[in-house]
Formats: sequence, structure tokens, C-alpha cells
Amino acid sequence: MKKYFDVLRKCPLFAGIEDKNLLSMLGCLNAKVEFFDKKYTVFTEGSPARLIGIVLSGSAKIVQVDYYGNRSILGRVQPSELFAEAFACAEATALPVSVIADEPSEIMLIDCRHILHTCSNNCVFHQKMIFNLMKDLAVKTITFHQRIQVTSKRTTREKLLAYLNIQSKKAKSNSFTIPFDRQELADYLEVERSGLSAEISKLRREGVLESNKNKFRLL
Amino acid sequence: MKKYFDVLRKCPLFAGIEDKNLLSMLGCLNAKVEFFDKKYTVFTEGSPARLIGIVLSGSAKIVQVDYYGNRSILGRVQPSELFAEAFACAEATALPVSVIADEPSEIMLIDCRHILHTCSNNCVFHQKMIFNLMKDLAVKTITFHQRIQVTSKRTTREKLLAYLNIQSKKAKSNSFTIPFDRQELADYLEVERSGLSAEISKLRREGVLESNKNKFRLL
DNA sequence: TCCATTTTGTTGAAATTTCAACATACTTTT
DNA sequence: AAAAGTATGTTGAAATTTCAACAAAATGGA
Repeated sequence: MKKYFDVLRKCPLFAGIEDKNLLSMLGCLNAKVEFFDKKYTVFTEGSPARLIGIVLSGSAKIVQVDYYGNRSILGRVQPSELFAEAFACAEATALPVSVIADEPSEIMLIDCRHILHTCSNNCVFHQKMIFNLMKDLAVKTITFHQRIQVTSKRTTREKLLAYLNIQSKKAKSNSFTIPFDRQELADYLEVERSGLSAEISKLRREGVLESNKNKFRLL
Repeated sequence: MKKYFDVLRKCPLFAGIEDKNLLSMLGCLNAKVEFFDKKYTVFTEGSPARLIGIVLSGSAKIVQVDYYGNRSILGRVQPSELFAEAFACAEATALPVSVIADEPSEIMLIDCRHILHTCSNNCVFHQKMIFNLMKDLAVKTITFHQRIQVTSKRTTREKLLAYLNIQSKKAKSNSFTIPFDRQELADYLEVERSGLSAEISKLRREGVLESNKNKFRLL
């Protein structure tokens, strides 16, 4: 497990926990590591929501697919980030999303019951983890707020610009790379890919932005 | 404060906390109660995100307004429910939403620093509250997932039906009352009010549902 | 009760999005 | 290096939404 320490130290779940305690905690949590190849399914929609995932290497997409096959991308997780923690913490019976590896990825899996229900009154590490989970969930909630701020715009153009502005702010620069290809960005913004492509071209012609693949610069 | 105990016992923040401890906790948290008349602003977008709100009586809307005046309704809070807790817990600098009383309402306000930063290692009640906050935030995250499931549909009809189906499931009945008027429902679904009205009429003509004001029955 | 105000429903025109189809560019595999 | 597959851009027609304006219904005060 030691080879994952660099990643785990950055993981919100283990914030403020010292290396010397980490190894025994992982044992206590019964943490497992699994490998998933590109496009393989980490979690399937409808399965029990008992495991919390941590990306150790690679990345994955959180997706929802409705009965018509329309895909909505809830987000993407990178190394050291948690996923499915909300469903586990809320003790949901079934996952409403699927998680798909974007590239060959190592994923740490922890049964949430080891975090929520064991020695939560005595062990200072468990208390710390619950505090960390609370922080993490608060941040996720804010991320959803931001997303709704973007998708509640009524036109493709407005959604795109709202999204690019947030990305630009996040990168603290007017040029930045987004973590989506065209289809994925369309799924995230909840618009048509072709309409999105058209709008990007239009904004480029109007001199509002420059772009090359998933690199953008706002002018 | 004792007159609020019936409501507070149902509040997720105080789950599992006995009456005999509640009064002293409220003192320790420095909880204040304020009254807001209908349409009055409880929290203003942009103000510091330090207070957590609990509805004691009445109700309030969580709203976001963009630079074009388009309003998006993030949700509505009822007695015993928390609001703004995500921003407080994430220690956000500024609120990205406003909270507006829907009717004459009593609101309890608690400075989040009294929950997050005081005696969090020693006092068992603080630990319990943090656990409760984590649960609450997990449930809120799931609520947002549901909302995205609804608003990610591409047509007014699909959004409406997805929303009504969720409400029907929640009520465990095919007839139910929704907490929004037409304009509010339109803002929640992110569609035009006039188009929404038209769609409801159409569904009624097609025999898919019956409705009267904000009462619906799915057939 | 009556008046003023707010909410809801309706409609047609304008704007926008979706859909389908295809061309081009880029990647990956063999 | 060629072939196959994938991603992106473009277009026009069809479908849908938005917008604006108004009528009808419901609500809240005076």
C-alpha cells in the first residue's frame, strides 16, 4: 500500500492524518485496490451503494443514462478524488449512477460501513474521517450548485460561456484545458454535440475565444 | 426555545440528541431565532457563508438569479430542514444563492464555527452533530443528482414527466401535491412557464394525467 | 362584495435546438 | 503505411422552445 501514499495524502478522506497512522487505518478499513482497464465499469447503476471509491491512478467518469439512451455526465474523478461517497454515506440502497474508467486505472475501494459504523465514538481517526467526509460532501454540493448555474442557462451559447468562465476562473488564467472531449462536454452541458461544435466555431469567428481541441483561451 | 423542540427533534442536525441535552446545546451553539415576513430575504447572494439556517415555521426558497434576471430555483425548505449548510461547512467565502421566505417564517440561525471548530475532539454532541451534518449533506447531494436527472432531459414534456414520476414515488401514490406554483415549477425544471402550461394541458388532453393547480394524478 | 393584483392558460411568430447525414481530421491498430 | 475506427465540424430541415401579448381564472384586500 505504501506506493499509494503520495496519492492518499492528497485524498480528502485522509486529510490531517499522518503517514504513520495511515497504514493501520487502511487495514482497519479493509481497503482493497482493484485495476480497471479503459472503458471498464467500476460501479454499475442499480448495484448496492456500499463502496466508496478513491482514484489512485487513471481517471473515471460518473454517468447516468436514461431509458432513451441519453447520457448525462455528472462529473469526472482524478487521482486522490473520492466517488460514490454520497450514496454510501446516505446509506442509499442502490447506486443511481455508473462509474466508468476513462483510462487504465487503479481504484481503492472501502466499504462505507467500516467508516460509519465502527468505533465511531472512540477512535479519533474515525471521527476525523467523518469530519473529512462532511467537508468533502459540502464541496461536492457546491460543485453541483455550480453545475446547475451552468445548465440552467437556456441556450447552448450561454451554457458554454458560463462553463468556460468557471474553468477559466479555476485555472486562474484565460487559457486552460478542459477535461472533456466534445461529446462529453455536450453531455455535461446537456446540449447537442453538433450544436455545441457549431457554437464553438461561431464564437471563434466572432473573436470571443480561441480553441484547439480541448484547449481554450478566452479573449 | 422549548416551544421549538417539536420541530428541532425532526431536524437532521439534532438527530439522536435527547431533549435534556438540546437546550444547553442551543446555548453552546449560540443559536438565534429570527422572524421573516413573506418575500423577505433571509440570506443574500454574495454575503459571507457563515450561518446555517433551520426553518422552525413557514418555508423558504433557495434561488439563484443570473445577470439576465433568469431565476433558477434550487429548492424549497420546510420546517425542520436545514439550509446553506453546504456553504458553511465547506467554509465558502460567499453565498452563491439567496434565500427568500415564502410565507411568514421563523428561522433559527447558527454560526457554523460553533459546530465545526469548538471542542470537536472532546464533546460527544459536537461529534454527533458532525456525523449528522455528513448524513444531511449526503442526502442533499443525492437530491441534486435527482434534479440533474430531471433537468438533463431535453424537452419540457420529458422534464415534467420525470419530475412528476419522482414526486409520485416520493408520495407513494399516483396523486400528490407539489410544492411549486407554475412559475416556480418552470424555474425548477428550467423551462418556460408558458410552454410548461401548454404541456400540462396537452398531457391532460391526452389522458396521461389529471391536475388541478398544484395537485396532480398520474394515470 | 367588488376591485386590484396575481396566477394560469393560450396562441402565433421568431429563435434555437435537435436530428440526420456527411465530410474531414485525427488515432489506433495491424 | 494503410486501413479502420473515432472524433469533430458543417449543414438544412424538422421539432421544440422562447417570447410577447392577451384572456381567463383565482386570490387578496379594502
